[in-house]
Amino acid sequence: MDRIEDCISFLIGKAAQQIARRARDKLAPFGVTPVQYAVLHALWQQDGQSGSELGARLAIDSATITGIVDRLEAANLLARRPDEAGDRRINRAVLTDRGRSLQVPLDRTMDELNAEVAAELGQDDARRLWVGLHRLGRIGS
Amino acid sequence: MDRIEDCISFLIGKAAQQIARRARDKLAPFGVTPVQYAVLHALWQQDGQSGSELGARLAIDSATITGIVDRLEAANLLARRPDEAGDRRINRAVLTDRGRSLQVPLDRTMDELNAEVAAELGQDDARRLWVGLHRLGRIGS
DNA sequence: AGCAAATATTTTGTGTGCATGATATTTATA
DNA sequence: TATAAATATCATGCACACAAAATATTTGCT
Repeated sequence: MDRIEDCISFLIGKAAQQIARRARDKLAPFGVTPVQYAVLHALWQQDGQSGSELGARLAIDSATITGIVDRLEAANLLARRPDEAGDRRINRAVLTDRGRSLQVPLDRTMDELNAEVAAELGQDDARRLWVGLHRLGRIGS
Repeated sequence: MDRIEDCISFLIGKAAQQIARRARDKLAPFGVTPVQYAVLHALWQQDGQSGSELGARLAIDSATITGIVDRLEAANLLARRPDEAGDRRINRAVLTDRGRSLQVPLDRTMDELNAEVAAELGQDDARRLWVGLHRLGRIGS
């Protein structure tokens, strides 16, 4: 390993940091972080998911989900509700009106980021990068 | 944004997590994390760098460098030394024998990871991905 | 029914990234 | 020379990620 920039771990980590920073900046006016957006997105598709369902869908550790849902609940974007089928191990995350109302503006914001990055890379290179990242993300799962 | 997996922020974040996990597992027997490896790598190239030099070279925040150097010092891989030119604001990170001795095995370990990932993607796709990630990493810097 | 195994959530501790700000020191300027 | 601006490091606090463990609950098996 001559140059640290050619180490895949360092390389992809720094690229992800750059993207994360841009996502954070774009989402900051809404008081939401990138990971919180992902959880909201999952709930927009199917409201009332349990912590473990969210974790499985988004590949987020259960211990991490606890904190993210804590903060979304504190921000009044969702509420924890008991499972209606009566499984008392489960907390179901249910969107508030405020949480639902963010769907259109937040999705639009993140679509913008995607479009900006794709434009900067060029559509062909962007498509190839998307495919490569999908393959990397699946490896080992 | 239909599928969260197509959101660049989520996509590259998860891909980076997968790679980071593999790097952590490979480095764990040496008691070193991926970012700690990056700092050691910078010191193998030029020993005695200050915190701000390391931060600038590796794009790591100065507040973050403090903690990383703390832990490398606690692990006896480097020591903080005063600047010989007499600038008392500066701590210089100087490798210990143990820190120097890890260069060959750690570099080999991370070369292995690079080779594994490149083999999984195929050499052509891997090269394109490297280029794309370099471009993403530079945007905004 | 009764007990072991599986499941869901939370807690705790460590490592990292980043914003903000405190402190000490050096450099540049009036 | 006195003072402001820049620089280097560190402290603090928040947000994750993840390992390990604790707790509560449910399910499966005998």
